[in-house]
Amino acid sequence: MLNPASQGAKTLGQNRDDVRQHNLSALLRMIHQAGTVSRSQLTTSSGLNRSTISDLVSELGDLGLVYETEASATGVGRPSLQVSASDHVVAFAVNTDVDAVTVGVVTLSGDVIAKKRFPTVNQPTAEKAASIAAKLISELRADLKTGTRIVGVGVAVPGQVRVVDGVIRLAPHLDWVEIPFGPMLSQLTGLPVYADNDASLGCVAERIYGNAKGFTDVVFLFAGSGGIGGGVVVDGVQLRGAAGYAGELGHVRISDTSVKDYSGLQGTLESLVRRDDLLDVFKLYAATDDELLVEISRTQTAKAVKMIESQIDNLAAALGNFVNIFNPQVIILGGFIAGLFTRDSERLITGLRSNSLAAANERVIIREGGLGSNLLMIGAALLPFNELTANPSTTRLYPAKEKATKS
Amino acid sequence: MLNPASQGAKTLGQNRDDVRQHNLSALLRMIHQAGTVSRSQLTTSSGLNRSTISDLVSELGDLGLVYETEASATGVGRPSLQVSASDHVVAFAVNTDVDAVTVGVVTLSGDVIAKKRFPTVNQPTAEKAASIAAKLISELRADLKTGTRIVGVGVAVPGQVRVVDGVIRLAPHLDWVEIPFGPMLSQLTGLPVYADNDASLGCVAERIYGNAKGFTDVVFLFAGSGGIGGGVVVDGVQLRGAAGYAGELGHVRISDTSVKDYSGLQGTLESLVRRDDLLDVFKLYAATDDELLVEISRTQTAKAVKMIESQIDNLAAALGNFVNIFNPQVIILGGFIAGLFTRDSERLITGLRSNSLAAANERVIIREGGLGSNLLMIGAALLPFNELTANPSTTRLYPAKEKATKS
DNA sequence: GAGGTTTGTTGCCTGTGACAACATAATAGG
DNA sequence: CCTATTATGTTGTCACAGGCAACAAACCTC
Repeated sequence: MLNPASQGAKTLGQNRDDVRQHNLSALLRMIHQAGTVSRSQLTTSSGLNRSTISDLVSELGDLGLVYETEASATGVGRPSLQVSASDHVVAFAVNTDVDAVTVGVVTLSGDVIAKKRFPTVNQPTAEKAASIAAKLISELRADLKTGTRIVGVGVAVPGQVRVVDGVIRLAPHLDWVEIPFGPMLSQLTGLPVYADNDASLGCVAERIYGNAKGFTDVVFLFAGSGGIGGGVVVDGVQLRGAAGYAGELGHVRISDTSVKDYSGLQGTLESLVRRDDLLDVFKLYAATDDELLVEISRTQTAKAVKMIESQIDNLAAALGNFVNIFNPQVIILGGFIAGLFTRDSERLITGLRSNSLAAANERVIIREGGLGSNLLMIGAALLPFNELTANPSTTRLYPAKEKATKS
Repeated sequence: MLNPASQGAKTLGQNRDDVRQHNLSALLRMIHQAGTVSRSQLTTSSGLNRSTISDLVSELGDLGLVYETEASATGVGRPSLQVSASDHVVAFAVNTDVDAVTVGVVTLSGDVIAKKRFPTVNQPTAEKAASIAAKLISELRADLKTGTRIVGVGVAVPGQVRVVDGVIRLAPHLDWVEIPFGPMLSQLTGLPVYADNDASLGCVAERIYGNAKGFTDVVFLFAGSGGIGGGVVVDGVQLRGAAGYAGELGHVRISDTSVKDYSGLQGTLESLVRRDDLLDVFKLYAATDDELLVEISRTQTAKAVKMIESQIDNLAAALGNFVNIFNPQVIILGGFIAGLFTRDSERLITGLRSNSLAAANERVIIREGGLGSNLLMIGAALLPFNELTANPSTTRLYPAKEKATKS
C-alpha cells in the first residue's frame, strides 16, 4: 500500500462536481481546526447559504465525520446547532526519536486520547523503530472503542523526509540514510502512512491548535537534544519546497566560525546554540528539558550568563534572518531556546531588531510554543487528517478491529 | 482612487457563481502566461469539457481580452483554434531607480511595446519621481493606438513596499521613508496603481517568462549598484509575508563581520558582496554593468581574483542558506553576481554544497536571468495583470484617450 | 475520394447552491 | 402567560454551469 498523499494538483480548471467536494472539504477543515463550531458560524465564515450548510453538514454527518448537538441558548433568537468533529475518527501519530519511539492516538477533534512510549537503549535502527511503532499501533488499535475508524498513520521524523513517498533521506541523530520508512510501516500495519519533518509538523500544529493560532505567517524553531529544527507557514500553507526539505532553519549559516553542527555544516545556528554547551557550563549531565529550563532561568554564574547571552545573540541573528526572509507575524520557540527567550527577552528582541529591517520586524510577536509534550503527536496526526479533510467523501477509513481473514 | 488589489480572501466556501469566475480566471491566466495557446491545450490542461472551453473563451473574447486565430495544420485531425492574449490590453510599468525613472508599456501578450527612461541627476524625491512617472505615462498613453485599454500601473521599487496600499516603507538608496507612492501616482494618473519590491517582481517575471519558466519553487537574487535584492516563489506563489516585506535575501546575515550594508545591517550578504569592491580592485569607476561583467570574466590580477573568490564564497554561503530554507528547484542570478557564477561556477557550486544539506541541494539548478533589461518592466506589469486575471469580468479597464470632461 | 482522427458546435440534461417561504426556538416586555 | 422580535433550521423551487452525445468540419493517410 503506497502513500496516496500529496496530490497537490493545482486547481486550474474546476468542473462542477468539484464544487461540492471543495465545499465539503472546506467545511470539514473548519470543523476540524475549531473542534466545535456552530452552524451559523459556518454559514457566515463560508459565505454559503444556510440551506447549503445544512445539506453539507448532514452529508459529513452521514460519513460519520461530524455530529451535531443542540447548544444552550446564549442570546436572542433560535440557538444554532453545534457541529463537532467526531472523536470516533482517529489517526495514529508516530515520533521516532533517538531514545524512544512514541505512538499516540489522536482524534479528529484534536485530542490525544492515548500515548505509548517505548524507550530504546541507543538509537534504534529503522527496522527496529518500524517494528516497535507497528507493535505499539497494534496494541493501541486493540484498545480502541468499537466503531472507531482509523484514517492513517502520521510519522514525525527528526530529519529530512521526502514527503511524496515517505522516504527518510537523512536523519543524522538516528543515523538513518535513505530509509523508506513510510512504506515499511505501511507494510507492517496495513494502514496508509505519511511522514514529514518533525519541526515542520510542529509548526503546523502550533498554527492550528497552539500559540500561533489564527496567524497566517509563522516561523517555528524547536531546539532539543537533537539540534535545532524549523518549520514555516507562509500565507496559511506549510512551506515544503520542491521535494519537502524546506524549512531547515537550524542549518542556516550565521557565522564564519568553523564549528560544525550535527549535519556537518559550519557556522550554523545549530552549531552555535547547543544544548550540550549549556549543560556544560551548568555542570549538569543528562538533565531533562525541565531541569535545563529551570537552570537557564535562575543561574547567576558569570560563565553561565555569558554563555546564555552568547546563545541569545546568535539566536537573535538567526531570527533576524528569518524575519527578513519571511516577514512573519509570529515566531514560536520551542525547547530550551524558549528558555533563552524568557530568561532575557529584552536582549533577544534588541538583537533581533538590529539584525533585521525595521519594516519587517516592527510587528513580530515572539512566543513560546503552547502544545508542550503533545506537539509532535498532534502535528503528526495532521498528516492523515489533512488527507481526510481534502477528500472527505472519498478517503478510505479503516476499522479499529483488524479483520481476521482478508483475501 | 485607491488600490483595489490584494483581496486575498481565502476561498473557504464557494458559491456556484464563483465557479465561472474561477474558470474564467484560470483560463485567462494560462493564456496570459503562454501568450498563445491552442484550445485543445486549454481543454486538456484545465480538465474542462471542450464545449465549456468554447463558451469561456468566447466570453473572454467578448471582454476583449483574447482573440482567436485559425492555425495552420500540424498533424492529423482538425487543427485547433489558437487563443492569444490581446495586445490591445496594456499595463504601464514603472521603475523608480537612483539615476532614472523608467516607464514602459507592456501588453497582455507579454511584450514591452514602448519604454521611456528619464534620467535624474541625483536620487529624485518621491514627489519628483511621481510627477516624472505621471508625465511619461501621459506621453506614452497619448501614443497608444485607439481602442487600446489600460489595466493599470505597476511600480517596481528598490525597497520595502507595503503591498496592500502601495506605501513605500523604506527605499534606502532613494532615501525615501514612508512614502504613499501608490496613492500619489494614482492621483496623478487617474489609474489604479500597484507597487511591490523590484526583486520580488523580477522573480515572478523570471518564473513566468524567463529562465525559471515552468518551475514552482524559485529563488531569485539580483545584485546591482543598489545592493542585493531577492525574491522567492514557493509552490508557484510569490512569497510576500504578512505585510509584503518578505524575500529580503540580500539582508541575510552570514558572517560575524561588522561591515554594514546599505540598510545598516551587519555581516549580511549585501555587505560582503559589493559592486564597489569589485570596481575598486578593477580600478574601474562608474563602469556600466556590461563593462563590469566583462572585467569579471577576464581579469587575472591576483588581487582581483582573490576578491572574486571571496565574493563567490560569500554568495555560496548565502545560497546554501536559501537552499536549506526553501529547497528550490532553481536559483536565478541577475546583475554582477551572475558574472561571478559564470566566472567560476565550480567554486560557487562546491561552496553551495558545503553550506547546505545534501537532500536539499542535490537537484538545484543555478542559472542567469533571461529577461535582461526588460525584467522589471515585465515584472511590474504583472501586478495590474494579476488583478485582471484574477477577475477577468469585473476588472475595470481604462481607455487610451483620457476623456476631456468627466463629472 | 474514402476512412480515420481530432476538434468545434449545438442542444439537452444533471447536479449544485441560491432563494423565499415557512417552521421553530430562544429572549424581552407587558 | 402571551406577544413581538430575532435568529436559525427546513423545505421546495429555480437558475445556471458544465458534462455529454451527436453531428459537422477540417486535417491526414492511403
